[in-house]
Amino acid sequence: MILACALRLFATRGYHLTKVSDIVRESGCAQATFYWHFKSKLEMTMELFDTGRQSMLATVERGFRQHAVSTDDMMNNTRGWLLDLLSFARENRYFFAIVLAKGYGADPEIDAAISGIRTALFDALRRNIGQAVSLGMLPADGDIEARAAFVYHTIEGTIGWWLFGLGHDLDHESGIDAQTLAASMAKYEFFGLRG
Amino acid sequence: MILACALRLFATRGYHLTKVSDIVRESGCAQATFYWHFKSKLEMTMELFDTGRQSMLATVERGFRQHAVSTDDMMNNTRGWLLDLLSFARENRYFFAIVLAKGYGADPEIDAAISGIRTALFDALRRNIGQAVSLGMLPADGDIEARAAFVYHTIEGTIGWWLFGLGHDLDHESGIDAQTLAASMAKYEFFGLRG
Amino acid sequence: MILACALRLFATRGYHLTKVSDIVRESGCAQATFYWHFKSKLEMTMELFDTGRQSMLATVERGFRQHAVSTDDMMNNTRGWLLDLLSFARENRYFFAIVLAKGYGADPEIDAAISGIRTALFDALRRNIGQAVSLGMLPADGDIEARAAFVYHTIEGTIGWWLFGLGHDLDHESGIDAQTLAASMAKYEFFGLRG
Amino acid sequence: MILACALRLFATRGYHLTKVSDIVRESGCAQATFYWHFKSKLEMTMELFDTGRQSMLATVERGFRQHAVSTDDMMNNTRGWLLDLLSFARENRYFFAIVLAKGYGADPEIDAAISGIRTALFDALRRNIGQAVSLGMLPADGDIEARAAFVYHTIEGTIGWWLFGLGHDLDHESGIDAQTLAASMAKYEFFGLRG
DNA sequence: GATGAATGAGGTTTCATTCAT
DNA sequence: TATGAATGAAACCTCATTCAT
Repeated sequence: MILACALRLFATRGYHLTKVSDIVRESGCAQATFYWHFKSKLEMTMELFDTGRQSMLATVERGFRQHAVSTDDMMNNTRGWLLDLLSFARENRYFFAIVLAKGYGADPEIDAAISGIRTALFDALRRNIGQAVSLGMLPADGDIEARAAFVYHTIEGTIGWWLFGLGHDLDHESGIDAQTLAASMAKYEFFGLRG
Repeated sequence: MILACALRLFATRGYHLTKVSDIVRESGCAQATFYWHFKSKLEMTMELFDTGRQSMLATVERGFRQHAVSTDDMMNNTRGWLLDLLSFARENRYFFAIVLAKGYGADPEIDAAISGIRTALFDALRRNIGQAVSLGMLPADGDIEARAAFVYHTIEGTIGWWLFGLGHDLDHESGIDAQTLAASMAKYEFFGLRG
Repeated sequence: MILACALRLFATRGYHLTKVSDIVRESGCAQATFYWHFKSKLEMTMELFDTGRQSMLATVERGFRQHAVSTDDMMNNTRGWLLDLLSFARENRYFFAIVLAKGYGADPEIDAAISGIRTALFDALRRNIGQAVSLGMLPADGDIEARAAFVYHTIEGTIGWWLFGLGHDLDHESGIDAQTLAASMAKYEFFGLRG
Repeated sequence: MILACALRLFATRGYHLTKVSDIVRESGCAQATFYWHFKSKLEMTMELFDTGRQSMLATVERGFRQHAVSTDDMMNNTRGWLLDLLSFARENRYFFAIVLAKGYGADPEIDAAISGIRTALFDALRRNIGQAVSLGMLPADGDIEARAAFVYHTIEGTIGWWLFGLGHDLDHESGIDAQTLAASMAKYEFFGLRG
């Protein structure tokens, strides 16, 4: 309950502009109750991120189980994976609003936690691309790292854009449905990588 | 002088963790002097962003002057434009560290200013893509808006990754030189868009 | 159990730095249990002091029963009395650590309780000296009150010094045994008073 | 100004019961002003103690300059020295109220500072006694350390008693004048030590 | 232009105590 | 008896901002 309120407020106003007093006012409990449940504002935030991180990674890992043997297979897999991610993102707007903002301005420990989440996502992706390369479906030339970065940021940025628009607006509503976007993105990446 | 210190500190610690007292301590002037020069912390920040925004847009506009008549022309143009942007970014690390973080956690007015900067960049890009489409060099099918978003976020995210790595680390040093990255990115985008 | 933990913690850290939560953590019971046993932190403390006071006074009174008819008798009596007190003090380190600190910084009621304990000790002493004076063993000239104070503070301070050293250190270990100290102190006082 | 108020309040209520808000209310300044002058409540307290310690030690050292060649010389010297100390104590009631309470219940750093002050006084005394012993005016038998402790605590305790009575009452007024008390105390100690 | 000193408003956290079970 | 959970009041401290010079 407290965690849910905090997540929403963090997403809406940011970490520093969300006071503990705001969180408890919304939660309907006393300020001391907050400190009975959590050691500090920081620790509560870490707990929040841990939960989000775990459920996000569970989703991402689930999406990687398929094997691809043809170009179509591969694009389908990617599309499915992206769709899962988009769906998860849509159901966890607030969490993504925070993660995608890269944590600018919060405490070092919080920034580190956010970086950790993004890095975990990046690693999953890189594994996926590496697999495709080793299957001979993508050319091995060029800087693998850089191309993984292209793909990763396309995805990350596009999810943020889909959810919040360019202005990082929590109430933004996108005109594109998840399926279309996933397919389009999969295609963009695939051809972008293949050259 | 004050502005330069502020920019560096904002980039390093974020807006809220940079106190006016920190800024003046680094600048070597008294706190009251700060308030003689600027009406408030917020106004100073806005001034900072205005300056950065203008010089960034100047760079971006300069890069768009060429006309393209062939695929190679187009990729060359894009590559040149990206190279200009990468160079500018490298020389304005601090400014980019702030803008790319999307302003999460600062005051609404600051977030809005950052959004404005990013939107201006996005618009320039969209004009560029539209031009290519109308020249028949890119297919007109699919959601133009979404594909502009793909490209934009590839660029934005990759610049951030190039400058600061995934962890948004101010001291990060990339292993890739600007030229290679620009060429690689241009190719990725072109083929990604063309399908 | 709770009382024993509290006594130790009070002696170690002082009243204000010993939180109820500390006491119950050491006691192994819940905080609400504390408040089932005692009405408040203050009342528990008073109970603690009452117990200590009573057993200390019992010891002191016991030591005064003898009659003295010669100088040697008197010094022997005093020595025996001091030895009892030193032994009691050694077995009640924590209690003495609190009482000898004079309660600086605790609540008024606590300070008053501590003063009461010290005053009781002082009164016992003054009676003793008065008896010696009326037996003609000590000169009656000079300020009786002041000389009782000399003796009292010699004893009180020396016990504290013996138990805790100058630095009021709970873990201090003295190099002098109780017997030697009692004899030495008795002599010092007797000759000091006799002039 | 702030320091003077703090000293008085510390002496009256103790460290923990003296809130920063109390200090500034009495000083007539804002709470933030307090924190402009001092880094924290603790640091302010340390500054307070440092000042007091220095001026006390100056007084004590000044009193030790004389040489003694006879019993009367010695007692006169001691009397003079004690008179200086008593006068200083009377003019620094609040400081002594704190030091003599031995700091029970304040923070470890504060307790340490208080111990340091008392130790400095003790050392001065021990030097004095050592001098008398080496001049043959006092017997060398017995535990020098213990006898220094007797003397020290007679003095310390008696000063406290003179200033505040047994109950450590700030408003206590003694019936004895400093001269009489110094003479009496000097005699008590001298004969006590000589045996 | 510049500054040492001051401040109001408000932040996070603590703690003795109580409530419901 | 005992306790997990809750809380009001208040503590220390911070910080953007202003004032007087």
